[in-house]
Amino acid sequence: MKPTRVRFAPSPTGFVHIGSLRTALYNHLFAKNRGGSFLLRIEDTDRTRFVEGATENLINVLKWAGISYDEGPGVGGDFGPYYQSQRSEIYRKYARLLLSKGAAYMAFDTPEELEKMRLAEKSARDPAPRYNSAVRLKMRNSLVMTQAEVETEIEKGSPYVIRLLVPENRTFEFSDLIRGEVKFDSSHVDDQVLIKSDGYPTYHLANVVDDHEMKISHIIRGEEWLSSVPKHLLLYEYFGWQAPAMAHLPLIFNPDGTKMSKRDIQTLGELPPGKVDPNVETYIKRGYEKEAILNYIALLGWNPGEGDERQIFSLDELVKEFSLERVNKSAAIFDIKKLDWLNSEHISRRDTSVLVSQIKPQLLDKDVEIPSEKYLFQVVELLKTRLHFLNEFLPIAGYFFADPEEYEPDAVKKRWKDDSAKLVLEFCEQISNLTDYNAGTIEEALRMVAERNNVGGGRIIHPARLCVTGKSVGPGLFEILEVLGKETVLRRLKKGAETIPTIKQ
RNA sequence: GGCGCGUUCGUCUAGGGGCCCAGGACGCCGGCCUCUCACGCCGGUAACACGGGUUCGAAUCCCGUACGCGCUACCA
Repeated sequence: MKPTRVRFAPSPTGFVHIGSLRTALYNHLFAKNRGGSFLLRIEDTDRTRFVEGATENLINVLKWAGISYDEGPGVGGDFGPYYQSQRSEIYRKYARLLLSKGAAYMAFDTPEELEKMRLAEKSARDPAPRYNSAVRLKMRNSLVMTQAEVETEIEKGSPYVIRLLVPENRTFEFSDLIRGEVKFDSSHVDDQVLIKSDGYPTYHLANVVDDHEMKISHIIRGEEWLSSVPKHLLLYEYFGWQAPAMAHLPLIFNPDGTKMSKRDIQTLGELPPGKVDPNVETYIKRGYEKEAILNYIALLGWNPGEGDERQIFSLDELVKEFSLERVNKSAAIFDIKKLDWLNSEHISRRDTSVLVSQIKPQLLDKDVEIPSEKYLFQVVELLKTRLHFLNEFLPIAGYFFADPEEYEPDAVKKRWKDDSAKLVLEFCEQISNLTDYNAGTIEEALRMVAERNNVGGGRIIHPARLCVTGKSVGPGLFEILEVLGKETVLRRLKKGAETIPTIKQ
């Protein structure tokens, strides 16, 4: 059996689309699952759409996601170069081969002439005429021109393209690994341009040549390529090569069922309702965990199968479980809610010590003073389950690092009663005498004060939380008080008992 | 328009003739826990696009219709 070799072949024309990332992921998973190789190939043959920095950006995103590749830019490999723009000579060689076999021809038609042809051929029956057997003999190409005429044009330096000669009455059948049998008739295939007038190949020639030269065993790519498979099959046939197995992935849609488009954000500035941002970097910037994103997009079109109801997967687990047979045929809608859930799920399953090391930099960055590693660990432990995004840590944990500067007005209104200051101070008194200061003894102390005053625990708990954190929500009060330490707690309780009544009115 | 692909709860999906008056997950709703919020736990809501076949029996197979999406470039 031939070794498994797959590739992710993006074109550097902008940001990294969420669908591209999934394609890359699936390729990577498939390769690693089978002990094969995953390569990255940059399809930069469209010089007009080339975007500076797009390739670097793409590589960074893959690196961020932990989707490693065995061959490609930056890592090398035996089948390079991995930039198509650096392989022009190879494509020209194969184009000449096609020419010599009569499988392709040169065409000198100008864009204006093509436009004229389309206009002339356009009819109700055929609103989108193709450059094919029906019209090619009416055009200016090496099929109708004499050898001498062709040479003259070339000498004149006239721009020309090389087109694929698509035979009439051919049926192209193939078995897609995801979709099953797919059939096309050659009458719907056009004489595809193989080499553009600028000398660069089109995707169609380049991907066939490269996939063969790079010994690709399986092509896993988006469904938008399904329609051009017949052209590729014809090329493999002309070259006498065996085509790789193919798998066409379903698309990812906006919540409103439309295609996730870069235009949604680029031209409108902000996202219209029903749309979702297709740019992976947007999610990185918002603070999504890479584990969550990978987990989510993996599940968008793939699942582990009957009886396996797991939702949470690490990259390693995905590698272990992935198979193309379990990839769906139909498009999926990108639902941010589930991504959010996965994000908090991945965070709360993470070791606290790991979280500490991830959170520390953002605190240092904001000049937050961290009393000790152990202290931070305790705080994170306490807040872990309510942390949905790592970057939410400081906003919800601020009071662990500084005395509250204000008290939530609504909470003051609701929880601060006339006797609150008195109760809080009594509670102060009680805990200041504590020799063994911990959540358990603190609670005992509080309950005692409550009982003595004939009130429920809540009458002290809420005001105390307000004094100490300034907030109405958070972890259990006794745990907070323990972590904060007696000295800090007493200071804050006294300060609160003094200040809150003044703002109450 | 042509060609291709697709269509199970709001969303992601399980299901490949009887195990399904359709299972799981997110969301939503209700409850429990409780000092609040979150977590967790328990329960609920909700779907086989439509119409014909085939069959003793169809979400599952076939045909048609509708709808959606893709392609229809010297873009990928």
